[in-house]
Amino acid sequence: MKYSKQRESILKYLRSTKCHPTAETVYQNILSENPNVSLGTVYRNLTLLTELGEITKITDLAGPDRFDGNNTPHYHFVCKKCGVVLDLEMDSLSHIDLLAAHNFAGTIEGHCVHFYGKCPDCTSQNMEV
Amino acid sequence: MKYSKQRESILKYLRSTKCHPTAETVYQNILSENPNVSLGTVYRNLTLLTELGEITKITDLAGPDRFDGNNTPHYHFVCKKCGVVLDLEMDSLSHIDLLAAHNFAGTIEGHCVHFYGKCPDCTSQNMEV
DNA sequence: TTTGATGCAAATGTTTTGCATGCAA
DNA sequence: TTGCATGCAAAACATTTGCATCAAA
Repeated sequence: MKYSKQRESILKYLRSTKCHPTAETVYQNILSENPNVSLGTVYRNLTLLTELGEITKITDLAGPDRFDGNNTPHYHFVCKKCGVVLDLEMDSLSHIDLLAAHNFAGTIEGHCVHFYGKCPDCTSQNMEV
Repeated sequence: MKYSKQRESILKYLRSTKCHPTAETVYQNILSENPNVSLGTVYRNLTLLTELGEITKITDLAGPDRFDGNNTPHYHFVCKKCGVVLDLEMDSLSHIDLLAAHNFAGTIEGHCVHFYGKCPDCTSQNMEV
């Protein structure tokens, strides 16, 4: 694979943030380092980096896909009030695959899970007087 | 809410099938009863029926949204080989909300889960000689 | 020099929406 | 008759792709 400045900027940005940006947000954030970069190139590199396992594409949330530079396995939380996406610190839920397989004649290979509710900030705001 | 023939056809079709159709598939299937129906009307009524709780919109799978006329809570399985979406017979996974809440300062209200792998048909095909 | 990566713009696929008309109440 | 629902078409939105050019190897 040939080196590209654009791909490096995209990966650097994703490694530097925990905010699970969309392709558009990635584009906006590498624009200062790459004034002529195009959104198509961002999409192409996000797809490529996902295939290489360098990043993760989050496809199961509402709205546009998001990208995660933290490629260690973890689950996500979406705030129903402000929309923020956060990483959850919790063990693997691999046991639920066995529960799914119990009455199922096919083969369960894995699961896709996210949680929703109110994020820490929105939860504490609700408690204010 | 005012009665409409189109909405009745859409609901009748969704109640009659277990195949989790897309809006386009719903449209194709009510076309014989409603020769002049438009795709926009199908979308409007699918959204309305979802808001009323009559049907469920499945938004977390790849590709276009799907609709489920079975509105009792259940989980879904997606075949990675043939793409079929099936209902799973398994108990609620509500305990995983507690696991997620354990190290989280916000409020977990629920989860969104689907499973993937090989469906019964594709699994048995793999075993053939 | 060669070939993969890019910028640009057009195309694609899905869903929503504006508006004039039609039909249920 | 009133106003919600419709059909139609255009718009909106996210993403992919064709193609000429550029730059890494």
